[in-house]
Amino acid sequence: MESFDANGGSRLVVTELSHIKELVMQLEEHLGGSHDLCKLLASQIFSTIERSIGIITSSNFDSGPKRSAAVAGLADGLKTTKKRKMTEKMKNQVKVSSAGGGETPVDDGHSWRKYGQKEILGAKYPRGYYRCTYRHSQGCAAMKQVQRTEEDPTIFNVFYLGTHTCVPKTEAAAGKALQERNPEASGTMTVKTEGLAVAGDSKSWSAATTPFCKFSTPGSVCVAPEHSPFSAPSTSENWPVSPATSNSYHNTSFSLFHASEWRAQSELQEVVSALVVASTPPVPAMDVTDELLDVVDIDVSSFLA
DNA sequence: TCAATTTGACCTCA
DNA sequence: TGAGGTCAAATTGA
Repeated sequence: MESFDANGGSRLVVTELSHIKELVMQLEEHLGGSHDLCKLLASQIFSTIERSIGIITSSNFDSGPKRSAAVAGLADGLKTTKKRKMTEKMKNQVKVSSAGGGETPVDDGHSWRKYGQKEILGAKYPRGYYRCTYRHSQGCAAMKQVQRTEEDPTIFNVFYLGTHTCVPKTEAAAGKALQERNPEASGTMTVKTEGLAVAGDSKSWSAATTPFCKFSTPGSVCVAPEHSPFSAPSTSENWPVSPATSNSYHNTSFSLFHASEWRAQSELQEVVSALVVASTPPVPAMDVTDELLDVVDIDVSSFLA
């Protein structure tokens, strides 16, 4: 992993996030157009996010408490077994509404296989344990834990662990086909940083500390960062969807756009929100939003308008 | 028939 | 020692 000083890392992160903004803007333009192109753009967004996370984790952002050996062990591909892999604060949490009000959270674009369920002391609902379906075939170490919230059983707390190193076959094929048809789609984007509005507009983006759910349609995704990710493994391991390496951008796609445009928008919210989580410095929660937005200026409001 | 889910037992950590 | 996490056999469904 490369090494960066904090300032250099911050600049790079800003550059990468600006890249994401460009991608999102392009995506917005194509939402009514090519479905494949939208998917490719989404894939690029994820790749950029991956790089950003890498920058963050290799910089002084990560100078806080180090990952526990347990978490590191998990992230390193489940080298150890039957060990307590994490504590609550070590997990990257999002809140997800149920798919159509059903028993499971809305699809996050990856294929999961349930391997266990446990009653949790003091919790009304059991916790489900999931691994990537491709764990064995591709050695994908991604895992997640899903638990209903007591306040609203239609909302799930989802804890993501590990990195998706898998490449779902159908999506890899689609990405490749698109790449052949539309090689420019993966070209370098011009980074434009001026005129970025702080996402303080409550109608467009909630703060990193504020849960949001813009779309109330069944199956919509709500995201609520609950822990500072820098007390957690602040790496791509936190990401629900992503390749493990950021080099194979075009073969690692994410099925953001399988449903409809509103779904794509809501999932993009999730993407960027998760990024905000991953970029949050280890400061008291009440300061997170302003400080973060001073550095990470994501204008998604235009995209969501 | 195969893959996914369920569930009780086992293991590890705090 | 109990709670949480994982395993793996049994069960279920496509």
